[in-house]
Amino acid sequence: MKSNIKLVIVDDQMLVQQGMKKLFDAHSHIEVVYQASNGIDVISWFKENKGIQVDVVLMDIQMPGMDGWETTELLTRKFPNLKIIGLSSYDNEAFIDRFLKCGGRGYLLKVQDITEIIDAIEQVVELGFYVNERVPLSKIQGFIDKKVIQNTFNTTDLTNQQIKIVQLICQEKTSQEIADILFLSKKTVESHRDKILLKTNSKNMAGIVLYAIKHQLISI
Amino acid sequence: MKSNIKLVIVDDQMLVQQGMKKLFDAHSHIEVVYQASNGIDVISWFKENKGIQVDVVLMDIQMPGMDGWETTELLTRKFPNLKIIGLSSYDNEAFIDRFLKCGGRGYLLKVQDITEIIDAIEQVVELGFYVNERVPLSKIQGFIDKKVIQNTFNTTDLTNQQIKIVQLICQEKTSQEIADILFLSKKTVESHRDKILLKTNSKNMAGIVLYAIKHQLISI
DNA sequence: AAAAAAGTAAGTGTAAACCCTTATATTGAA
DNA sequence: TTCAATATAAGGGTTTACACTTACTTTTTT
Repeated sequence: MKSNIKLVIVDDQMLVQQGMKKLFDAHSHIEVVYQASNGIDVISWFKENKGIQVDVVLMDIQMPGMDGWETTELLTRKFPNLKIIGLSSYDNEAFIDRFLKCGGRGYLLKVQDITEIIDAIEQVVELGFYVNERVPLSKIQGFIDKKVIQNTFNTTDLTNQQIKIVQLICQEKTSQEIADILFLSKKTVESHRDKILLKTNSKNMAGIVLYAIKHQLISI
Repeated sequence: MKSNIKLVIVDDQMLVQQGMKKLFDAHSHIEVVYQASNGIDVISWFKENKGIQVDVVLMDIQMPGMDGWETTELLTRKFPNLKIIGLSSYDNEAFIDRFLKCGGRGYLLKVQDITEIIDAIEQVVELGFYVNERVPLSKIQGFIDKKVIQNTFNTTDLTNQQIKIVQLICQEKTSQEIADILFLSKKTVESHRDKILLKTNSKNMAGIVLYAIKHQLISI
């Protein structure tokens, strides 16, 4: 087992960020070399500290501004060997898949014990990824094989136009209003709605709104 | 300032719970006497340890099972002098009001720095409540004056019937389907929908779904 | 105890949402 | 580069949702 693991922590919640730092202080083989509250700060830190060795990044996923997905995608593009573990409150398959697509090597929940997090860090250093019930080996392997990192911003199977329409539906706009905003005919908006219902497996706009929240097309 | 503050921590996210414990270890005037992951455990701990002095409880609000609101309501009923501070990721006025209604003495966000949390704990011990931008003195005073704790489960201004209908709308049920489920006429369900739209300030069911999420009438 | 307010129930009418089909443009894969 | 798949665009027809109104009942306030 690697004796001195260099770790970077990213979490917008200071409580979590500072608490984690303290927790790792009790584990001498893991050294927190940097901690940040947002994606922008980590990206610039990595730019300014290219020489510094970093083994693992613990990346919060839900953050305002540049979120954990986007940050992970940018970082893995620049540093393909960087092992980034996602940290989230949500046990949501769409979130996990999206994170792995962005180049993540594992996914942890905040409900999990610190010992599991330590395990994940050690495993990701040794094997390159962290496998558990939520993230089976097959899934990781699938993403590694495909050499993904492409189209990651398209978090859903919806087109950009459809995503815009979903967001406007969530703002309680009618098809006519959406048509006026996007310079389309009301009928075109309605045919997009049809496709959206089909793709999101919804029966009506209630389902669309819930889908938008689960896939973070809107924030609450 | 009180020299030795006895603190209880409640948070389902082990990372936060254990991290906070470590953070408080560095502040000798605050002693963590108990920590729990859920409402049930705290309630039983208080029952079994009636003699033990507890000054402040830091209570996570979003927890599975018995949440922070319910737990706070039950605890303040049994121990009216207990100072419970709410801890949440969400800066949501409906959440704050509901928490104060349940007997909470302050509301903190997880993004806030540990120093602010320490301040809150000290202030709540000295003054009995914690005031900040989100929770102005007037609001706290309002709840203290009214000697609230009543009807707290009615988190919104919706009636039970209307809440049921909202939940069914979120399950993509039509008015006819809701009528069949609740043994009402379709027309009655529709008149409830009207009232719901009015009360929730919504234009259509998209607004109702978002309201339901923000007021935790459904979980995502 | 009376008055006011709000819940429950239900009707009519209109507008919007949803369902299905067709046509063209664009993109992606063989 | 041609074929296939999908996005975009838009139509008709049906169902559902929403707006407004009335009536009776229950709850709350004075």
